[in-house]
Amino acid sequence: MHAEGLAALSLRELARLAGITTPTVYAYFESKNAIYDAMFGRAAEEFAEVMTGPYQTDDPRAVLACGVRRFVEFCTADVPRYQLLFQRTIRDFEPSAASFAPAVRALDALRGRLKANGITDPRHIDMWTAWTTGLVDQQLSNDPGGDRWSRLIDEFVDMFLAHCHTARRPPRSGQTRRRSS
Amino acid sequence: MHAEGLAALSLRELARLAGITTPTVYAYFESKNAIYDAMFGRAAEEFAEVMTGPYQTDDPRAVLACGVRRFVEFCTADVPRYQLLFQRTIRDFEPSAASFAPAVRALDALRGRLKANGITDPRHIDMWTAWTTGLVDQQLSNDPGGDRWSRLIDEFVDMFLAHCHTARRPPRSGQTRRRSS
DNA sequence: GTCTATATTCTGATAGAC
DNA sequence: GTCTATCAGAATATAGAC
Repeated sequence: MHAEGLAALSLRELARLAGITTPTVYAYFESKNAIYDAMFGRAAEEFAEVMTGPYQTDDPRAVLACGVRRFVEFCTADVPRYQLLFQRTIRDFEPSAASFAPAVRALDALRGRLKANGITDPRHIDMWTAWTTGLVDQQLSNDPGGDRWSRLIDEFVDMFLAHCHTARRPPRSGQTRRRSS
Repeated sequence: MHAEGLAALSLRELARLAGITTPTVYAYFESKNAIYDAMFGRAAEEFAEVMTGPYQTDDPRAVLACGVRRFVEFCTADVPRYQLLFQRTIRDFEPSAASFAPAVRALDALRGRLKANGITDPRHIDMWTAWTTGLVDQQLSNDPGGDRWSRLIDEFVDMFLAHCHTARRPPRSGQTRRRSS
């Protein structure tokens, strides 16, 4: 799959690589999508494990930057895994709730890292995720294997935190600002 | 393709929709990838046309924000077109140089819009494109058809310009003009 | 340009013996 | 669990008549 892409997985080839024959595959999985689901579940576990692991520092800003590094490294380390997990490139495949669960854990952890930096506004969380996913996209399509992204991260984190902190209004009673839930 | 995705295009179905038979398709295109290439070329033309069209204002900042709006609208208006143009989701297909040319025009136009705002640092251009592509990604996967992204654009443009202008070293004569809006 | 007919090769999936 | 054998259908593409 690394060479041919995620959609190039055929049961024949999978069986050949496993040293078995095609029908034997059906002794382990009931359909091709069941295989994708198992792969999705494993990838989601790996993702949650990477993103929620200990961060070696107490500085919230450094944790945030480290999280981006882990995210980009995780995605670029295994492109088919990234496509399966985030790009939904397989037709007629939807991950089961069980396989999807770890991804929710990882998202909660992200919200925690942002909250530790005083960021709870959904708009700001949207801006954050838009940038980090775009960073991966750009990295994969423009410079696979390179590390140009690494130097952008600290600069973006600084810019982002400075913006959020200056935009944050001093707490007042009777806040009339409209918010999007 | 809107219903089934870009990769679901089969020559049988295409011929059926065109009211002809499969071999007749080969009177017009020499292979399936030639069809993709023609689609890519047309999509790239549309893209360049949208992005380089007149902007109704002279304010560089407003032009920049308008460019993002056009980009997101263009991508979300036709998802298969977006996949073909930017996601490279078709195996064994590479656009020809001729089909790709208009996309280069559009990228040059982006660089012009950024330059009008004093932004020429490649790092900052990378940060910009990472965010805009991430915005589209997020929009398509989380909230297709919605307009949540629209409210993020002005905030991001403000944040981005403020950052780039403060990070910029004063050019030779100490002219450190800062815009406020 | 358009057709009928077909070649070739792939796909996911199953029947049934052992 | 594993196999041989096979199904039913999809895919892109071509031959050759008109």
